[in-house]
Formats: sequence, C-alpha cells, structure tokens
Amino acid sequence: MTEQEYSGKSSLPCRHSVSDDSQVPSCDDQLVHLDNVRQLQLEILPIDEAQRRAELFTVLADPNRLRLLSALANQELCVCDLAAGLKMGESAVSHQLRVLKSMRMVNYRKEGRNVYYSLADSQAIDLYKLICAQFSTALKLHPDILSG
Amino acid sequence: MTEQEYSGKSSLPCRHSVSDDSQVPSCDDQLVHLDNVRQLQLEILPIDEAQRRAELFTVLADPNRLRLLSALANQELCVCDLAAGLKMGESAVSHQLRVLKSMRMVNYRKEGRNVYYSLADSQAIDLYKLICAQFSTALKLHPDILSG
DNA sequence: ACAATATCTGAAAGTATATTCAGATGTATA
DNA sequence: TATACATCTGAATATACTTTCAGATATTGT
Repeated sequence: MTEQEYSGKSSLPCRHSVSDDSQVPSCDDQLVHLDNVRQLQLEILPIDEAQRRAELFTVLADPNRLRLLSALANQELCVCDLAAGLKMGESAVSHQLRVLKSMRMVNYRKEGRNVYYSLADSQAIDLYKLICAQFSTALKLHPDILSG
Repeated sequence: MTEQEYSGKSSLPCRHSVSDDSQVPSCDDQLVHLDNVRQLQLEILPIDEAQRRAELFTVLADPNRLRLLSALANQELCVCDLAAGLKMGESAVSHQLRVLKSMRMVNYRKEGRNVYYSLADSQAIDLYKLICAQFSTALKLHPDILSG
C-alpha cells in the first residue's frame, strides 16, 4: 500500500526481443521502452483514484461487514439484535459499524438505551447497491461464480 | 475472518422497550427476540456466500492490483513493463499477478524470456468489468464520490 | 442514589497482507 | 558453455485488520 517512488535494482528498461509488426508492447531499446511506459502511465488508473476505490473494496472485503449490510438492507436494527442475528460479539459489531459509519454507509438513531442502524443514503451505498445487483444477476446466470 | 460459533458473555437476549405498532424490531421478551433473530438469519447473506464475495473484494482492495488490472484492460503486457509503468518492483508485480491468477482474473502466455499477462475471460473478470462500469457511471454523476 | 442494560472505546493478541531481498529457474545469445 | 536477462519463489519485515477483553459512558427503572 505504499506509494513511494520505486527505486529498486531493476529500474533499467528490459530489452526483450520483439517483431516489428507486433501489437505486443516492446522495449527493444530505451526510447521505445520509455515511450511505452509513458503511454501506459496515461492509461493506467491514477494512484489516488486507485487508492479511493481500494478503500471502498476494503470495506466490502469482510464477510461480517457484508452480512451487516445485508441485514440492514431490510430494516433498521440495533446492535444487540445484529450481534445475535450474526452470532458476533456486540463489541465486534460495534467496531464494524464504526467502520461502515466512517465510510458513510450506515446511519444511526438513538432511542433510549438502544442505537438503531440503517443503510445510509450515500454515494458509497449507491455503488454498493449497484454492485449487489450485479452480483445477483451474475449469480443467477452462473450459480458457481467465484467457486468454479 | 473467523467463523466460529459465538459464545461470549452477551449471548442473552436484550430487552429494550418497544411500542406495539412499531416497525422497529423488538426483543421485549425472549420469544420475540428469538423470532426476530431467526427471521434475520433467513434474510442475511449466508456466511459461505459472504465469504466468497469478500474474497473477490479482497482482491480488489489493493490499489496496485486495481492498477495492474486497468493496465491489462488495454493490452497484454509483460512483467517488466508493468513494473516500470506502475513504478513497482518486478518481484512485487509477480507476486500480485499470482494473486490475480489464483482468482482466474488474468491469463499468461510465455514468449521467450518474457511472460505476457492479459485479462482472463472469467466470471470474476465479468463481474470486475461490471463493477468498473458502475464506478465510471457513478463517477460521472458524482465526481466527488467516496471523497466528499 | 443504585442497579441493570446497551453501547462504545482502547489495548492486546492473533492473523493476514504487501513489499523487499536473496537466490533459484529457465531462456536467449555470444 | 558462459553470460545476461526475465521471471518466479520463499523468507523476512513491516503494516493493517479483526476480535476479544476490560472497563467507560449513558440511559432506564427501582
């Protein structure tokens, strides 16, 4: 996850063989290599945007957080019911809800001793719902997705 | 990421107050609480499917892997050009390509000393492309997504 | 005020992940 | 064969993440 300038021993251009009419990128000599790399750098997802996208995927990369979101998709729920429903400790649920809250994916509402959480109305949740829809569609077409 | 049965000190049902006509789930007494939890468990994403989805998101949760995928979206590339283009060490690129390969997200083709990688034609990549399309659409609608 | 309850918080422990380094493998070329 | 090169691999290090534990905070009811 570090983004420091790469300065390892292999920063020199490689010089692998290539046919002239090839569609394959080549680095026969330093100039061509540098041109290819510069061209690549224009097309590649910029680091800061890659970082932002990766942060969203990081939040979605935990099965318990996915289950929390799926539980809240139907109704607002308090911490203790979420903990019981997911068979998680209440402290663990609270920690994970804080992660979701920091990404503006859930809202909370205090009522007496309880705190009710619900899906937020945010851009991150919009994207999450779209992804979920894609998952459902893909799963219907290919029930063995990601396992076969 | 452990999925062991929860057996902590707080597994007893909570008993928070509730109004009778409430849409809010209640756990006034043990029976209602258990019913709610059982109902919840029917609606929540099952653990094994949450695990599978989380594994895909885990692969997407690293900025360098997202950048590798974006580079390969346009053309097949060898390890050294990817390393130069992304300013990563070649060993790091190789390690990450192995992760992508294990999820069947990239193919490789050996040509002499070089190994050319390209996006695979797999269900995981289909889903990745759909997610990318959603990202692009959402980003066009909301340029400040995930940061505002 | 006191006890019980629901939630939150921070530290600790265990696990997972990413990169680097050193060296191994396999290929092309002099 | 010997050298250079591209890639891979495994160990080591550093960082990040998840859960648990103990205790803090806040609210309700006696």
